Amino acid sequence: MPELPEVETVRRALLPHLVGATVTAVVVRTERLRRPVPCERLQKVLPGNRITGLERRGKYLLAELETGGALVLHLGMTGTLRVCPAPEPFTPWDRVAWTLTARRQLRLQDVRRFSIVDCFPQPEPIPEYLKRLGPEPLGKRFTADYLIRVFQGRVRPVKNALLDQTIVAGLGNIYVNEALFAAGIRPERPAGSLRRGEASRLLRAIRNVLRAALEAGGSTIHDFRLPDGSEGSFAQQLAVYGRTGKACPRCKHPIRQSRLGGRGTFFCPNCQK
DNA sequence: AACTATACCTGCAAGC
DNA sequence: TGCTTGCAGGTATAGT
Repeated sequence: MPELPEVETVRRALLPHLVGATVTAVVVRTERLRRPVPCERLQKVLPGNRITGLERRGKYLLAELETGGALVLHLGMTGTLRVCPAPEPFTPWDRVAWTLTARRQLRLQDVRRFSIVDCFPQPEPIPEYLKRLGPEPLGKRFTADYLIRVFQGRVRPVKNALLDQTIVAGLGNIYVNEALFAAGIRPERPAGSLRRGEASRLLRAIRNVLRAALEAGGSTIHDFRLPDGSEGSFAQQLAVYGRTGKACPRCKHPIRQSRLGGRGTFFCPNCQK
């Protein structure tokens, strides 16, 4: 579900609830998530620990701890986070809960169980899966030069390359489709075939799409919810994603759908070369 | 080494 | 109406 704009929206919404709060208890209701929840470590590290910051890296949220480590959360496809009164009854999809001071509880709800909950006690070492993430698409390390360099000699479709979190961290299927449309590039183009002008158009397109989505609070297609239960409104601005057969907003050609990297791929056959 | 397909899990919509 | 099928924003992995 949540790509960078959704995760960042969640981060901003949770910030005032989490930062400064102390975790008093951890309730693991489902151990089997995307990876097994490290219950022992959570119980050892979290109770009594104060949350000093809430950061995002790619699609991961990091609740930084007073002791130097962090609680790591990833929402998978259908995960949502919210803060509620601690005594509120659980639903069957509430997987993990963190009781906080002031009788509040942070809850991870996830129908499909693709979420990740992890925690590390010290600033070092940073877990391998975080270390290998590529640059932030809105950060200054993400440049046209960088794109050209990592695409160099690559034959795989540019769409697949952009979904690869070690190349750039935070893009998912929605925003990759949208960015390629905005840049006028066909998703199946070999990554290495992009010329310099195309790479810098792509770079700008990625940034613009992400910024617009952030402004709208992300896209709610099926499940995504902000921590207060509300929806992101960027779905209304989608040009190609999920719009098979509908008119391209730029040229009115019908949007076409294909499959790339096992995922639905949407493009305008006229605007994207 | 680079890359793709598959598996993981559940709910829902579309098609019959 | 009810059943079956395919698809869904995620990534790790097994396999080519």
